[in-house]
Amino acid sequence: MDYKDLADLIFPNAKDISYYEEKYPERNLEEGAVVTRFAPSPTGFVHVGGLMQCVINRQLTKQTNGVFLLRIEDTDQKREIENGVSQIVNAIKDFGIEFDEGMINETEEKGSYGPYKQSKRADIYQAYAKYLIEQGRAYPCFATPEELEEMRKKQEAAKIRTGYYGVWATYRNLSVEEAAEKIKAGKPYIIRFKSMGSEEKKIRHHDVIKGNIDFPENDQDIVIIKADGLPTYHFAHAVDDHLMRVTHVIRSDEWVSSIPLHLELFKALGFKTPKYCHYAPILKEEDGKKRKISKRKDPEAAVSYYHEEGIPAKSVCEYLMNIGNSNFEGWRRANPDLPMSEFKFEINKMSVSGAIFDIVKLLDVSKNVISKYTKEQMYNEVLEWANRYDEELASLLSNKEYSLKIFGIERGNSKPRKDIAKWSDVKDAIIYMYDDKFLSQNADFEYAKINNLEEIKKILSLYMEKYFDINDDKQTWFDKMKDLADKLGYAREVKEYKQNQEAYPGHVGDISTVLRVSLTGRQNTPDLYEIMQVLGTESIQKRVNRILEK
RNA sequence: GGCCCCGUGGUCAAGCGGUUAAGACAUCGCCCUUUCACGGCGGAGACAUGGGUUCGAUUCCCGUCGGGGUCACCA
Repeated sequence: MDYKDLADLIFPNAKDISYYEEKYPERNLEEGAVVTRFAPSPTGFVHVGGLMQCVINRQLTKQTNGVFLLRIEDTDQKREIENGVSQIVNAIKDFGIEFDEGMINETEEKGSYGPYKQSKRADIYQAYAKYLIEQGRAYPCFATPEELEEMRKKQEAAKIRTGYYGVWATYRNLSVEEAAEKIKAGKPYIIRFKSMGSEEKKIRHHDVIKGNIDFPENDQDIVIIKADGLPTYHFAHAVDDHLMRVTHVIRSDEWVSSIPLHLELFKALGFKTPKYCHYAPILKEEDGKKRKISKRKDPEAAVSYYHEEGIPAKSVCEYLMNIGNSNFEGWRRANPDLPMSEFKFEINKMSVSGAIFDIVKLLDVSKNVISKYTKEQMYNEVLEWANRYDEELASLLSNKEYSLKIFGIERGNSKPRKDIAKWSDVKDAIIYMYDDKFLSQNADFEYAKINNLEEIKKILSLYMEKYFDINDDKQTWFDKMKDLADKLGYAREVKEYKQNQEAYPGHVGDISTVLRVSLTGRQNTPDLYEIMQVLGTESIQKRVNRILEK
């Protein structure tokens, strides 16, 4: 009896690996094309780090005419939730990212390198496991969890490395006959890789992002096929990324310590190793310490958070691109109007140390992104968001024509406003422009310097009587404000007032503040002339009359 | 604890043997024909630390300290 017989005994129905090698041939892509993948568990949850990976992968594969695929790693049933795949696909789609290949929902997929769900690939893994057994590079292990636990305790007591390796790998030296006998007797087992590495020997690996890294060779006989017949991550990674002809494995750096193992697996399987790109995860600062941004503790870890807050997808993508490649920011300043897809992403420029997630910076990026929107884009996106998350805002926006006028205030010029960072800011920023909201609330406004009601009334009534005309152009309107100030004994210029404060009770700015507060209820607003143009005569009169009638 | 990685202002970061050590966000001040926002100008603020190597180290080497990752039939 030899390895071949043992392999046949364990996997009698597995196909020869040449079948799969032919079924999934090298891709016919142009030189330099990157094939990469996003490979989440079907938990339905997408982490910002995962989104960043998608943003980067999408950019990279687009600019090299490569392939970006979605593979679902569902070899651990505990991680699975209902509709998990669809939720992931949709969450990523919310950010404008779609996959070239892979799962599109729980059951359907596209592309010819599938199945793209690992639980549907059991036969493939078994074929390769069988191959390894035939080669004498894998073997059945009959160790019970109790035996393993006992082994670990001994190792800890002896203060030596834990794990299944060397002399501790009791079942690796079982003869083929002994192993066959146990199998026939029905003893439960799993399949382990037989490592030929040595802890004494060093290997050097070149990571695209991290550069050269030295480690000891792998010598662990890790499990490759679990009791449920499904592969472990390590084995699935090797088989899938090879068969899907992935060129770049871009993943979080929590995997770097597995590199020696993966390298040995690829070698034993006769696979060409992909380029490894290990990026640092997004961090969070807490009590002066850094830690990975956490699904449990940090709401901003979930991609859905940004969607709910109404931070535009484009803003989030630009921010993540910025974390991914710090030279993106410089490029963006130099090319403010180019689409992000024009930016040449370079993997090797990714940071080796983790960045603390900076929501303030993200919001700043977002303000810039939003400031470039046209009023129509603005309206459409805000409405879409409001329909989902803010009923009151949605009802305000039902008057499209009027809403567009509001969104047009100080927009589209060379110095657009940058006061909106997210859609959840919008309602507060525009609500006073709607008469039914504004007039139904009390008018106990907080005025500034001029806060005497009689004086306020005097200013307003004179203004409405002698100066107000909705058809005035901005300069005329402005001059009239000065005339009004003059007439009431205030300085027509601020400078004039500052030079001679005793001579005046205030200046034109104080007068216009009275009008501003009366019309909007606020001391700080966008350009008052534009606001009045949008409001129109009737609304202005109503608003002023409320104050005059007090 | 073993192994691996990282350590430039509050944050993100250029620089990689000789620089007045960029830039962005945040912060502070001034200016910007009336607020706010924008914009402009300016300020404060950093090479973790100790040894080497070198004519010269933020840049190279070693130690220390600090931070992170990983050591599952989870991914």
